[in-house]
Amino acid sequence: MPIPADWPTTEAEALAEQERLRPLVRPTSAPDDGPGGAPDDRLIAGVDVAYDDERDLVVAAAVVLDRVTLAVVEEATATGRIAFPYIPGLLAFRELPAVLDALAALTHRPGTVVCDGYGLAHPRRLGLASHLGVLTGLRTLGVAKTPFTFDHREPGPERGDWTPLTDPATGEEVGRAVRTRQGVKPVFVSVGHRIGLTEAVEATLALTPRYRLPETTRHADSLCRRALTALAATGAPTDVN
DNA sequence: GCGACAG
DNA sequence: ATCTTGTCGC
Repeated sequence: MPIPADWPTTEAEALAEQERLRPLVRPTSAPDDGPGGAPDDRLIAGVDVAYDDERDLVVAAAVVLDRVTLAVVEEATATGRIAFPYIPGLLAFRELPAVLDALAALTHRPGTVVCDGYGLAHPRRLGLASHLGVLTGLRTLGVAKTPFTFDHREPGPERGDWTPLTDPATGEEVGRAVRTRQGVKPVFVSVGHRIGLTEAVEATLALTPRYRLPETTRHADSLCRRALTALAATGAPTDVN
C-alpha cells in the first residue's frame, strides 16, 4: 500500500496531527473502540521495521504470539517507501504506514500490540505506541531500549525491579525503567493506548522469560530484517509502488 | 545558537 | 535504524 495521501509531509503538519490525536489516547484499561471486529485477547503481537535508506525502502513486520505459550501464531510483512525523515519526537510518521500495512495483512486480530519505542513517554504524550493505538483502536504499549530524553534511577538487580521514568520538564512519571532479566540493562516501558502502566509492565515481564527484550519485539525485529535482506537479494528494481 | 534526542 | 571485529559467555 502506498503512503496515505493525507500523511504529514512537513514537521508542522506532523506536530498538528499529534495535537489532534493526543486527546484520543486512553491511558488506562478501556474497551475496544476500534473497527475490525473483536480482537482475540489470547493473542499479543509485536511490530518492528527495518530500513534501506539507499533505496528509500522500509519493511515492517507484525508477529502474533500466543500470550500464554509465547508460540508464534502468525507472521506478516509489508514493504513501502520511507514516509518521513527520522526526527526525534516524530518517529511514528516514519514507521506507522508500513506497520499499519503489516497489521492489516494479518488474519488474526491480536488484543494487544507491543511497539519498539515509547507511548505516553513522549514530549507531547503521543509516542509511536499511543499513536498506533489511536489509529487502530488496539491496546498498545511501548518498550524502548534507551531512555530518550527522560530521567530514571538504576532499578534493583532482580527481574521485575523497576524505578519511575520521569519527564524532566514536568516531573511526572511517564513510564518505568524495568529490569526484565538479572544482569541486563533495564528496558523502558510506557503506556500506549487502552492500558495502564502496571499492566504494561506485567505484559512486558510476561514476554521476557529469557531475554532482555520481549519475545514479540525479538520476533518482529528478526522478521523485518530477514525480509529486507531477502528483498535486496531478489527485487533489485527499486520500484515498490 | 549548541547539544541531546525512541528508531 | 545502520555501519562493523573481535570477544566473552552460556
